[in-house]
Amino acid sequence: MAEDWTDRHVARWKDHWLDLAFDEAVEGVFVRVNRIDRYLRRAKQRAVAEVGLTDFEYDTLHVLMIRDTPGSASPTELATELGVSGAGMTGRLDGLEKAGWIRRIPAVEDRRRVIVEVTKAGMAIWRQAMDLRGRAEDDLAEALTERELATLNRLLKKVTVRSEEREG
Amino acid sequence: MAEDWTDRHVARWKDHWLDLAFDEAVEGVFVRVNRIDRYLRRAKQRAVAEVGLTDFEYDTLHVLMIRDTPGSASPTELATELGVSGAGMTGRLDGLEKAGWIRRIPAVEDRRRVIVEVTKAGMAIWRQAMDLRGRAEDDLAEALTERELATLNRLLKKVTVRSEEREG
DNA sequence: AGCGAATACTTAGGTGGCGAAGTATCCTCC
DNA sequence: GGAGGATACTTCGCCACCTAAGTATTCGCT
Repeated sequence: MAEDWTDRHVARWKDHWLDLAFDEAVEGVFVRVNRIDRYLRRAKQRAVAEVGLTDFEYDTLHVLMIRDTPGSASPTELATELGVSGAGMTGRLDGLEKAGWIRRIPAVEDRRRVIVEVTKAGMAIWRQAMDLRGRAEDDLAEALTERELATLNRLLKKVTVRSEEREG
Repeated sequence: MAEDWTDRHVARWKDHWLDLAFDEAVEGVFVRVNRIDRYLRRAKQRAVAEVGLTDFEYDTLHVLMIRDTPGSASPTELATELGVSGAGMTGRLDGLEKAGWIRRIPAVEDRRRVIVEVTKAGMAIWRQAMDLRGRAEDDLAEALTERELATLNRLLKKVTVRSEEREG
């Protein structure tokens, strides 16, 4: 197979930094993981922009939709899952609410709480973006046979399992 | 093997969004790629913080060091490789220069240009961070046998090759 | 019952980053 | 050789996000 960016990266590394110990295969795997993630991030950004959402608006709608209780959550839950601060979440929700994609409902049983709920419009635009985004992923996946895809999935899972052990 | 975050994610998906067509294997692969990248990003952040660098300071030093001409580049080249704007680059370099990790040298043959050069201190702290960071990667890679690692690398490359075709 | 700690969210102040405009320098072509 | 455009970097105004402090409410303990 022709070389990819990662091959060139690893070759350069070997030339210039002989003294820094490193395993080519390990470096190759993780650099490629990073390149794939980066590519998909950009593809997502394009897809999402096409339907008229910013990256972070889509992300917020997305975690709101893929929960056990789809379309409904507290700001704190969303913030945790998105890896943003509570303050950041307030800002995002302000924007989403103003755009009409979510609404804030005061919780009756605990008046400190707020329930974030997606609106019909929010759900519709999220679905549009999802669809476009899925196409980019499917397109990439076509580089592999079904069998290869299954193997890749199995090996990646061994790695994620370990990473989740490390995180506790 | 026990289930990981991705298994739970895919299961939830199937329960709640039956109507949105999606391929489990494809979704599994790309969600795991994202989870691994996310884990390593955080591991890097911890490693880098330990030696006293912020994330973006390290990133900047890093691309500066792994070039064909290690330790020397123009701001524009760095900005392109880091995916930040020219303006953002100016800001980063201001900080790095103030901290004493790089210096700006006016280019003599073309006085519009500036040459960014790493200092001894900058190189030293980058190496420290590199070392710590490599350990997190090696630790993850130990989840796989050497043979599995090679297979994983081969399959990932098929995907990166396609992604690079798409980018032109 | 009531006081202090904990919880849920919002506001305030500061930082990195972006796009666009600005400044300086170099290249092209008549 | 001089005008117009391209190039390289910086400055400016704005935005999303962070940490820390603030407000409101509920829980826990005596």
